[in-house]
Amino acid sequence: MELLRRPNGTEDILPSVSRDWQVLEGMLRETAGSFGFSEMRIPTFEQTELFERGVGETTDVVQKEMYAVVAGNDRFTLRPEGTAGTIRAILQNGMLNEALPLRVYYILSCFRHEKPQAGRLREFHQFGVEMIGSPQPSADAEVISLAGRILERLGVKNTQLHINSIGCPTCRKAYHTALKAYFEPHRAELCETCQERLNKNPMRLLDCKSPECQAINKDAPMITDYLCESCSEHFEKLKANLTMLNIDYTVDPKIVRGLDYYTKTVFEFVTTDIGAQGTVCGGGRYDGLIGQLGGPETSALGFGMGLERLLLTLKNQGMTLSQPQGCDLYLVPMGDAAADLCLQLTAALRKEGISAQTDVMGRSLRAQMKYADKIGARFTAVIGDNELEQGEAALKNMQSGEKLTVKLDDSFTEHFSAIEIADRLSKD
RNA sequence: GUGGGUAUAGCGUAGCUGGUUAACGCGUCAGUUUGUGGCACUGAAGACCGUCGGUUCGAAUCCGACUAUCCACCCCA
Repeated sequence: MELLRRPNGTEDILPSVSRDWQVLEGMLRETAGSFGFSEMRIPTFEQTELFERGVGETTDVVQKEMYAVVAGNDRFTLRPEGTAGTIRAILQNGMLNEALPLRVYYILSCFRHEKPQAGRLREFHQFGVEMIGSPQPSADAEVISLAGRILERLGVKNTQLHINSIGCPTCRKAYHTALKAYFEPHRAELCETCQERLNKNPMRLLDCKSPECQAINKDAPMITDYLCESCSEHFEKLKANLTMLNIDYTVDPKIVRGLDYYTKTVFEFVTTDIGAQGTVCGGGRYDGLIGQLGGPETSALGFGMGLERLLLTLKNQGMTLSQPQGCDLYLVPMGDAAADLCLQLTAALRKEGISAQTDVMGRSLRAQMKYADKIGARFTAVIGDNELEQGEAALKNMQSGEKLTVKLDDSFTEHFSAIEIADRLSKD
């Protein structure tokens, strides 16, 4: 029988790393909570049209990276990102009638049919945040500061915050015209994709990494010079707020998000420690999206964080989030009667929150001791005929080798607890 | 979608100027005399050498295709 393989671009999260995920997720929840955000959970798939309208029909994500789900005559799509579905759920459940601003977060998996590489998977996990209802720059500052706080708490090093404003539809129109006017004379010198972009979305030209295009980009007009009064004020105020909050940033006129819904503020946290896909967090304001999805015109913004990228960054920086599972006490039975008692004792220990194990392999004493050592048991106790007769057993501290005698009666758990706590304290 | 690299036991590797039972380290399991782990020693299990086809008397070793994987472009988290 041939073994079936996991689909390309997906990952199995094995016990050796699942604890990192648990710690990471716990920390995300806690930090988001401290900023007043509550969790939302939405379906893994949505009507395809939601993404076409929300993310934008001309985007790469929608045009060539979506996983279609066909069931009977219905057409759905596995979510390629979290914002569209979250906004849909907010509208469908009338949540805009709740106290504004709405602050929600989610931890979910996203699906994009791209070619996998370092930091890029076909199923990846995202922590995302949406803050709905405020057009104020202070809202932008709050959201960015949440992202920054998370990175800080995780101990991620070498990340940089890049911000930009891509304006509202009004100022963007003027900017497009200016860009076209600038690039048109250079058309022949541009790379092929950029010649395309010049027609469709000139802002994308700024992103290009090909040396020829970058040389031309250098002197291209900057969006920041074309922002309308209100967008420009918004951006200035945001920068002032960030400075006030001691959040370092660099204005990077070249950030252009690839999702259509962004307006005004866009930002990303970038690292150089994980290869080419260095964006660990990306987000921005999307004042037009809710209207586009059929809701009332409402200001909003948010960000997404790639959890695999976060974990990869930490790993490459030599950081660890979690310790292995471990075991407080391993009971070594010798003989059937002892085995029964050990089974009962482990059950009793666990009720008190102690992680306990005993033999389920029928192994020899020596083999059991080796096993206890391998799983990192902090204490062991051999229980055989002698112990059963005397009604007490020697508790061995695996690190120091020290032994203590404990009675094998109802007080066992209690006594072990005391010894275990004492041991823990002596190490601090 | 486009380029380039790689593909040998669970993991990490050697072998790759073609020639009998594919090697090593780690890990796993058992044991080193009868009741105590870490070290050391002994032994065992575990690989149709990614798949298919070609060249050849003969291929892990040469060639091709496919698949997977990695890196980069693109795009994004």
